[in-house]
Amino acid sequence: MSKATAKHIFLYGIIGGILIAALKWSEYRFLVIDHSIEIYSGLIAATFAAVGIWLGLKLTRKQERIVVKEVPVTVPVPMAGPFCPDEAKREELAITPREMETLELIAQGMSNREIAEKLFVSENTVKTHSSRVFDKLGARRRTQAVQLGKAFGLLP
Amino acid sequence: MSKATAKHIFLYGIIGGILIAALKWSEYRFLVIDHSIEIYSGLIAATFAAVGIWLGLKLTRKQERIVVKEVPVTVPVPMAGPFCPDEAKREELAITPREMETLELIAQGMSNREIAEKLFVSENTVKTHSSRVFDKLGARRRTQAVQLGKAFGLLP
DNA sequence: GGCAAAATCACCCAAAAGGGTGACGACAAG
DNA sequence: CTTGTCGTCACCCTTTTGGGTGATTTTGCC
Repeated sequence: MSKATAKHIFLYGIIGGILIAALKWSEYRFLVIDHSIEIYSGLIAATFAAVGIWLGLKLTRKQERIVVKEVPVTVPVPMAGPFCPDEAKREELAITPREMETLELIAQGMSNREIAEKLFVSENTVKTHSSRVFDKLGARRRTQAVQLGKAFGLLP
Repeated sequence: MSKATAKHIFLYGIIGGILIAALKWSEYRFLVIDHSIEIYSGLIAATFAAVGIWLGLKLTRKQERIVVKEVPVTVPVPMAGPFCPDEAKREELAITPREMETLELIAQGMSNREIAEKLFVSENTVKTHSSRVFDKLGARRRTQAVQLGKAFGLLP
């Protein structure tokens, strides 16, 4: 699409020209049938709207081809410590240690069954813990819980 | 344009509304001015072409115009970058841009439905993308995909 | 002009996850 | 002793997710 942009614009111009020519030609016919101006206008409008939308989509769709990024050795990461188990935030959200444990395992991509095996409890218990921690975090999905956990500083 | 998806219905609705409004307006104007029909046609054509292009831009504004950004920050702690240093690992894993986009939204805790609305595609498409990216990452769950994505340096 | 990759969408089915309710025992604090 | 919290577990139900298959259209490339 990158190199075809000019071609498409050219094509667009050609089509426009042809349409204009066709309009001039059909003008004579419509001068006789004078009450068809609405249909006429509608045709033009519809055609050009369609073409315009198509062109707009084409022009803006694939703009992610040239992704030449040059990232030097930068990035001020305020990550001082190795990890940050924010105990303050945890208690502020009234998240119990067991729920926190569950959340961490969720963040590691484990299923409820795997977490249950690892914590040596039943799957229903894991579901209870996760439900509670979702409620306290305001999350509706486990991926969202992980995202919010990181945002709250509960997860590394 | 054969399938009647939400996108097409929406597009047709917008086009139809604008078309009818413009027709009413321009018809009135045409009766007053009584100029040549070419100007009239050209106006409509240009207007609708512009509207179409604007619509296309609005609907698919995902311009990833990443220019060479030189950030001479001299900060210690040469940890990872602020964003995702993809491209290298992404192509190595054969993850397409669209799949990458889906993965990022998954990492933000969105459901398939929300992702579908945000990317303006159907939910089935999102499921296809996510399935493919899970397969390429070796993940079986979305939380695991997020974790692996971070481990591979695809996600911040 | 044809090919391959990418993107899109549909349908089905099974598994996982999520929401709600209720319950029981342990344990610490009042 | 009562109360509250925590951890544990079960059941039911709905929604979400994952897996598989097939199809079409768009796009980039040769």
